Amino acid sequence: MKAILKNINIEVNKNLYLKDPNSSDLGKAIIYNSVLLIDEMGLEHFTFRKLAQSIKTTESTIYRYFENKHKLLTYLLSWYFKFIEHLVVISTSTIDDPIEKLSFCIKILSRIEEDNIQILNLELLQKIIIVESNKILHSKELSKDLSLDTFEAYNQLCNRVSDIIIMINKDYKYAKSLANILIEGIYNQKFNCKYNKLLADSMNKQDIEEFYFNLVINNIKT
Amino acid sequence: MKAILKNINIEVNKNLYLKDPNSSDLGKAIIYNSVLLIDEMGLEHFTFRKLAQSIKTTESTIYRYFENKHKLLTYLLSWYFKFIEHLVVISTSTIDDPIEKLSFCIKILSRIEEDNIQILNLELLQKIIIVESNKILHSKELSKDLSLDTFEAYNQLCNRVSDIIIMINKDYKYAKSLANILIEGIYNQKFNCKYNKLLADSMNKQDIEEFYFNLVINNIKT
Amino acid sequence: MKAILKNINIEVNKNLYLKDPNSSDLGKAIIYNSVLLIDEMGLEHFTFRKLAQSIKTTESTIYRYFENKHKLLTYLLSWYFKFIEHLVVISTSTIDDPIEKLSFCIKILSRIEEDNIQILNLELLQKIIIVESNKILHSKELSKDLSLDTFEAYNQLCNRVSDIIIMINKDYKYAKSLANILIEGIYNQKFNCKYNKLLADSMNKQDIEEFYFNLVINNIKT
Amino acid sequence: MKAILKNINIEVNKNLYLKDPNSSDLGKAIIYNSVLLIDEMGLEHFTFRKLAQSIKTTESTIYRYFENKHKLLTYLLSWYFKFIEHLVVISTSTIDDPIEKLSFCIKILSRIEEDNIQILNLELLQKIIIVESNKILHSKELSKDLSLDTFEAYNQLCNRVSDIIIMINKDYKYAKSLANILIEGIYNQKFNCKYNKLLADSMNKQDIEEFYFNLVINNIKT
DNA sequence: CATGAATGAGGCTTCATTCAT
DNA sequence: GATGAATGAAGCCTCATTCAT
Repeated sequence: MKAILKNINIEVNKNLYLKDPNSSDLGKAIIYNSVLLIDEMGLEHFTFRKLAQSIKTTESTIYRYFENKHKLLTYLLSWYFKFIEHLVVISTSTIDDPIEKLSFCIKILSRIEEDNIQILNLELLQKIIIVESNKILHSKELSKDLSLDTFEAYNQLCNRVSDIIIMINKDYKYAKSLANILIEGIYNQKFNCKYNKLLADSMNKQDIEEFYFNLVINNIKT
Repeated sequence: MKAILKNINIEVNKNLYLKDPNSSDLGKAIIYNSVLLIDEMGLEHFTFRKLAQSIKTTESTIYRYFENKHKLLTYLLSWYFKFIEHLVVISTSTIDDPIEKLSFCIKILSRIEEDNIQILNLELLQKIIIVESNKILHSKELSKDLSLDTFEAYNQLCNRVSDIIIMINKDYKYAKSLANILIEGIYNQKFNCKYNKLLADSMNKQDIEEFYFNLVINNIKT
Repeated sequence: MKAILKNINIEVNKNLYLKDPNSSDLGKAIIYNSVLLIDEMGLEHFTFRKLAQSIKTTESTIYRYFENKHKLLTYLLSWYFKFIEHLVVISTSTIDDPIEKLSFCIKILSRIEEDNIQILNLELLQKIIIVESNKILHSKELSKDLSLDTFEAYNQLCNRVSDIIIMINKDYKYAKSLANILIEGIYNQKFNCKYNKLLADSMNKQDIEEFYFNLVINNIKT
Repeated sequence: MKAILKNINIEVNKNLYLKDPNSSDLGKAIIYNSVLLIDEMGLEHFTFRKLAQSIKTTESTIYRYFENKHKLLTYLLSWYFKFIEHLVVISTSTIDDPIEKLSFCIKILSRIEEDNIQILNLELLQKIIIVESNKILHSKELSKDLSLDTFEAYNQLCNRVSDIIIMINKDYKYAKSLANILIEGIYNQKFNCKYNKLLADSMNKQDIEEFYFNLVINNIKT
């Protein structure tokens, strides 16, 4: 998988940044450290000032890259969903059997954070997304355009999964909803297994994958 | 159902408030309007100042009821989850068949917001919970005790549903996780059907209830 | 000494209180606890609200005794200086030899806090006075009248000591200043020995008494 | 003496400020005006808001220089004690006779406020210190580190004076305490002569200097 | 182009006091 | 006479952003 990751270059909507954070070390530091800080203190308490201090630069410098913290956040989320969608597409494109496709897709969703790519800490970003995603997808903060941008990335991901479901059973009516449940469910499950043990039955990665695989299969086979 | 609601009196942890908001009209206005405002502007932008303005009182007056906005929020969430749990318990207690219990329970979860009780707008509160719940359950703001309080209320609700699942199939291993998926799923689904139509297949209330009923049954019957 | 204390009844300027704190248990609790709280948190952070909480009453109740915190404070200080002056007068009135008078007077100043009388904790009150007295004696907070009241009490105490000095050497020109140095010095010394060990040479009570006795004698004998 | 002052550059602990107030006109105005305001209204009523108004800037600007009013205050005090210590050291370093050293040192302590250096009003700062020093040295507001910083500056000053006393009589046991009395005494005396005439015998500067010189000499000669 | 300084608005919270019962 | 509720002002501090160099 790592080999794949090396070659991926995610294109995020250019309206989200003023200067491409990938174009400089400082930009990369902004991305990397915002993930750390948002995880650490929550979105509400994350500010450009604190980010600036943590990477030993000034607020104004960060403003050269992102207009405000919500655009930065939208950038992160867009990037994340596009990244996973890309991964799902690439990884399953060579598989013919739709059931195997599904199985592999679930594996990716469930194990994605194990890969650490340089630009940011995937595991923390995923944690942020779990905690903040609903908020962001339905946010009143973002201009419709931007919020749509993140939404679109997430929606695309759902579509990919939904497509696989339909390949298995082309008559299934609720593929999109099921895809949505699957994605949110896996994330929540992983999160709960780690941070809210009481809320989840004890499962390891493989159990989770089987559980969700069965959840889908049992429903669409009917 | 309304008859039942009239008789319910939810007890929330007394550490969450300084003065019981139910003990005065002002207190009730605080509760009622915070739900409106949080929905309107999001938790992050909700402040006691704005709340005070909207009910034509002063910040300090609100501080006589709640120590800070996070305690107010925790109050709302605790109240909500306790309220639903209560409803689930009462409504299903007279049903013997576990499958019918499940079916009725799903109905409650899916239709609860239709009842409007005086003190607050259930539908909006539910919307807030969908959007902000992850954020709140894992908040860094709250002392562990308080966050546990909300968590406990939610956990109890999951336990009730999980108990019903186990009544249907006492060997099923992942009842708690499934309960969790069911609750979160129903909420999300309703939300998406209303606000994010793209993310969900078109379903009406009854479709949702059937869908989730099948989701559970198909899995635990195996 | 305790026998003496029992019979002392200090009269404080009646303008300082609205209702005599000695006239009720609540009043006594106000006095007793304000000393504890001011010591604990400093005058600046001491408020009627906190005092009310600590004695489980309400702010308005305290307002029935004292118009504001500065009058309460002035009450405490006035009381304290009058109390010591009284003690000095009574204790030395039966001594004829002025040098012995001085010696005994120093002993009182240096050991006064050892006696605990019911109404308040003398040791803590003294600590407060050391930390806050300059501030209060020269305060811009108090109406001139009230500040004068405390000042007058302190001044009277200085006069008593100064009188003794003059008895020893009636030609000594700076008796008042020396009395002032003596009183402030003893207090500071005790305080430093306890809380700022670096600032003072290690001395026990007896050393301090001897030191100050010599300080006075060596100067006025010249 | 003025010639000396011009060349003195006092180094204050860098943790006390965020931005060196000496590095800008605004910074200097902050220092200068805080002294005026604290004197005018007392430390308790001195706020950054009022300071900002008096120098026609905003609170946030002041926060760029000092984290809070207590750090600003600590800065002033540290600066002051370091300044005087410096002065004592420099001025007495060329004198060989310890008695003359003492005499000169007392002169400095008693006349220091006559010099007005640009950055602040020494006389007022000294007044503040007299009124607020005990309060500050034993403040509960400051972290131990910072309060130690001021304390250390004062302690160093005492050490310098104490050293001179020991030069005069190397067997004298209470040099530190005597130094402490001397410094506090001179300050108090000056203050009383000016603002509390009743508390002090009428003395001019020269009288004060003689009085304290004798106070020391008479005690240590024994 | 990059950076440090500045700033107005607003966040959260407590204060001191008054009012009504 | 005692108490609980209410409130406007202010305290302390941070935010998001703009300006000037």
